[in-house]
Amino acid sequence: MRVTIKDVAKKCGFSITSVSLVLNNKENKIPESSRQIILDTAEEMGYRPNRLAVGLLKKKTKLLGLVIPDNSNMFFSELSKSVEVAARKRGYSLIYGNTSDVYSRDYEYLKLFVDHQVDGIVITKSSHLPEKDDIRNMEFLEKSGVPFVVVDRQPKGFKSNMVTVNNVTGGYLATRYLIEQGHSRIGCFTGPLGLTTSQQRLEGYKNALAESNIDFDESLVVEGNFSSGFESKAMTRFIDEKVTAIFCQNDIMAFGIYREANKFGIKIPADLSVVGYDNINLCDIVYPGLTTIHQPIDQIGEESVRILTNLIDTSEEVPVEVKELEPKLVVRSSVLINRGGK
Amino acid sequence: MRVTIKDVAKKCGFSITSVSLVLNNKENKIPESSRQIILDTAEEMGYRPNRLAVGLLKKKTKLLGLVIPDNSNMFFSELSKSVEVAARKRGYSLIYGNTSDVYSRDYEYLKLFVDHQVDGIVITKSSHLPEKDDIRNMEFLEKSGVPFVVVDRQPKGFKSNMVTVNNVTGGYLATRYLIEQGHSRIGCFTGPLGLTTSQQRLEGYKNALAESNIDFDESLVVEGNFSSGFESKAMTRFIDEKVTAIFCQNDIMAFGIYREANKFGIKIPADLSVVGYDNINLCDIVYPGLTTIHQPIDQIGEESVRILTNLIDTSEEVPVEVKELEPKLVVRSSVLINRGGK
DNA sequence: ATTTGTTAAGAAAACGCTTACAAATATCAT
DNA sequence: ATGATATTTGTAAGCGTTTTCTTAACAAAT
Repeated sequence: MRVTIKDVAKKCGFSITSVSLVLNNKENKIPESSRQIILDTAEEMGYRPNRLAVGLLKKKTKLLGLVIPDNSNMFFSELSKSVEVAARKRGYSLIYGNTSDVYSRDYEYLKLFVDHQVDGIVITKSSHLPEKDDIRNMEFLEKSGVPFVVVDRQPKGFKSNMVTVNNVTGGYLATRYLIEQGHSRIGCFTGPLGLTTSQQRLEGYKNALAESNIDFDESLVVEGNFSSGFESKAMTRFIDEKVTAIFCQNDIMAFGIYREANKFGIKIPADLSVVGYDNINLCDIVYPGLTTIHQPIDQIGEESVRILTNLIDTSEEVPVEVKELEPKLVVRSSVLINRGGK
Repeated sequence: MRVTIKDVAKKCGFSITSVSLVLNNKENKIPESSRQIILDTAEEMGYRPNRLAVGLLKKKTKLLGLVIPDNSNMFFSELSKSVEVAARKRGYSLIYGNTSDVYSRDYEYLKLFVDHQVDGIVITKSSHLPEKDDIRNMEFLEKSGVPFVVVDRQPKGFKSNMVTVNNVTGGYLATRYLIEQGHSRIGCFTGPLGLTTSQQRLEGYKNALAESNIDFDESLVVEGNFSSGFESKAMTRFIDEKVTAIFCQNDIMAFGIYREANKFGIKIPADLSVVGYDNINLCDIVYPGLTTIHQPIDQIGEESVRILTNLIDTSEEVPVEVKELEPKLVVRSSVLINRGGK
């Protein structure tokens, strides 16, 4: 049986009240002598407060819930780490739900978190969440009254607190850089086109092309899944289409392209230039270093938690906040510089 | 204000008891007519049970705590995913603490989890946890009475429920394979030597050498950190020592070696053979595919949770269980086959 | 001796829920 | 009608805390 405050009180002969007061450092003039006795017995008995009881009473758990689609995807594992760091800084702990991109679990975790009385929720939805479910989830959260922040992937047709990185800019930056280096036949290896994330990056790609008067060619776009499995198919297409550069919508897919290129004896960057997206740790470790679009992951975590705790701490209505962070290009060695000379 | 069972009861005119009974599907012959009314009002009001209250009363939270050192290390992010999957299968959710390898946080999270009344704890300790703290943590857990399982990294001088993969075997398999392919000057790029994990893999390396009558050479061993940062230093040494193959004690460090090799124009596997450890997803994506030691991550998660839930469910004393899983060699393309001919 | 003030410590309610038990009502045989 | 039994619903205790409100004790002031 776990030792309770009652046990401590009994053992040292003080009342529950006094023990509680002392243990919580309330300035309720318990004389130092009594204080010490209480502190010592609690320590000696290995007393630990029951957070369920406290939470029940105070209606605060200091717990945040995090829903992410796939923790074995480095972008998300780094993201969850950054949320965790930001949360701990403010005295919150994380309950964490990995949906493995099975979208029905988004809802399950949301319910679980609400049931556990978390003080706030950070959610990045699953890749293939149908719009209907997306809205259902958002409405559930709204109705539950638990503050929440949507991260990275925005829900369609629903306005809520949100932290994103400007994906249009990201796609644009990547593509423009390739164009600047002399490329004009540029493949685009996208994420699931059901995600606004992918669509926006594609939009940025188109914008950059348009700006340089390069016609958009549908057949240079290949849809992937933000993971591995489609690189082979993609590479075949890109070879057929004689692209000289590929904009991959995430780093993992870029690494897949690396492998395929190697298989075909295609040299990066000499024969083929590649730009990734995310700037995960591995970009530096791989050879040649992957030029990519950096997402400020730490900032995403920090901002999400900031908005969330702000929501939690202020009783008045807070206006919906949408924080859009800016991506930036990180140049390494996977793009052939100044192709064809200036 | 959140809607409680009381609110539901009031709204539909039944007692709290009846509502509770129906909502929990107890077979307490509430007539179907009443049942439906209750179910409908609860649904309509968006009632969600307060798990704090339930936990307080039942002394079960269906929550498991997980402490891991670094979620941005793929081995651990995959591990945490596997624990999560195994937990969910049995109706448990995960609270999750990432220590970022700051070892004082191991203890903090342990306390937090106990305070939150988790039903069980899975812990992989931080890389540089001093023995003193290690034992303190273990004793704390023991005293708390919360069932726990130690994963992967074993505490020194403490016997507890544990799931590991046989690291000696792993080191042996990697090294023997290199020897079989004709290598005899084999570098060993280790993890932090303060971890038994690293020491055991090194031991396996030595065993394989001894078996083939190759003298162990201290200068072929370079200590790393299971992450990146030491590859450059390591590579310099390995080149000086004219090794033809390197056994890296994890995959991330192997990728670092890939990069360094490329910098020096050294071809893998033609000029240098590399074996990794962990078999993270990336091994397949990288080129050349990394030959490595597979750790059965899914099994680790499954076994940990199995042992844990077994501990939770059985009231009698359960004998300490140490589950040692077997690693296996996964051959890809980073080792030159049959060097020097047969 | 009574009042007032000060200090120390305890009693009790409440948080939302489950569940053992009690009560009320309906059903039926006598 | 009487009691017995089955069916349905309600009462209340208790889980471990925090916190408001009392009480108790005693010294100082009138």
